[in-house]
Amino acid sequence: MIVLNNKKTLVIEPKPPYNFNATIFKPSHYPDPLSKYEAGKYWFPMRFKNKVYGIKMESLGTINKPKIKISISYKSNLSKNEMKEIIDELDYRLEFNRDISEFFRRFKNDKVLSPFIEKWYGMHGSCTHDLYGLLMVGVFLQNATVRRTVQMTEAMLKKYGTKVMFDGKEVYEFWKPEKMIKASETDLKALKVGYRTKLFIKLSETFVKEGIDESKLRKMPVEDAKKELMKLYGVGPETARILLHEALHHYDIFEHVSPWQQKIYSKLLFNKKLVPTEKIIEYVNSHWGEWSALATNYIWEDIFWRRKHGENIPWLEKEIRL
DNA sequence: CATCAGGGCCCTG
DNA sequence: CAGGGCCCTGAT
Repeated sequence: MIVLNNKKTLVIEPKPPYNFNATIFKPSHYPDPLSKYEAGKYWFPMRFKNKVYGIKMESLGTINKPKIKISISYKSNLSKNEMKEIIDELDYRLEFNRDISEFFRRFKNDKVLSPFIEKWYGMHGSCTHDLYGLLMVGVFLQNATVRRTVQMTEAMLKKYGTKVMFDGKEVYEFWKPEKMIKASETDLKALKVGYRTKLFIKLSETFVKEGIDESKLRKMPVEDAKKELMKLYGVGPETARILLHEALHHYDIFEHVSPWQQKIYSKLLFNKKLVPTEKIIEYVNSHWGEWSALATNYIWEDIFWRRKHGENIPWLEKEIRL
């Protein structure tokens, strides 16, 4: 367990429009102990350059005049340079300065998208984890229902993760891959992660021994990055999609739809029970081109938001089996 | 009770 | 390219 008692704060002004709540909190995500969210506030741990920090973000502004107070909790010392690097990293992970105005310009009158854009104006993609962390999430999601994913995530974090306490909150950060390499298979299996045991260990070995360079992956064209990710053992089209969209922030790729997503997109886009995935992919790409992933994110998160806020959507409930 | 598919992926034939 | 196996769970 790590307790972080020191704190430095600064205020940043993201490029407008920046919708803090919609960017930070994605209702479609499964509940996890990796962060805490309240309207306008967000806490999460960040392992960065071999140290763990506690990040608190508070929205002080509006969508068109965004302003965020960032507090960095740390253990013993935090240099000016370190602080700058952390802010730069957050800038990438949360898209403080990414210009997505073209998306709004192009689609504000789009027949399908316009209501979603109106409702969620200024929403970006975001991911507080690094590539390795999100990869672990991706593995938890494989071949499992939500309840099982939640259970595996909690069990693994409790045993191998780092509990981080700061600002009166308690959250978990993922283990270092170095630690996972040394984990015993018997111990892992006891956490009921099944075949994923092998994946956790193999993937961690790859990260440590081959030194997967996240910064390099961030700069690659999307298809190249995809090719690299698919080389990872246990990473197929769906896990690669998650990493490309969320950790690497690619809006310009939409070429895989898993079976449960297929049912949901069929309903949302065609109001039909089951449309072939090729049709869905073709539809999305031809309408929204290089903004496909952001466009579908607006539609996707909206329905989950409505569900979370008490709207009864029977056909959706059927697909989100807990 | 047994069987089976799942918010996939790998390997084999 | 199709199909079986992997782990566990809840649905049938």
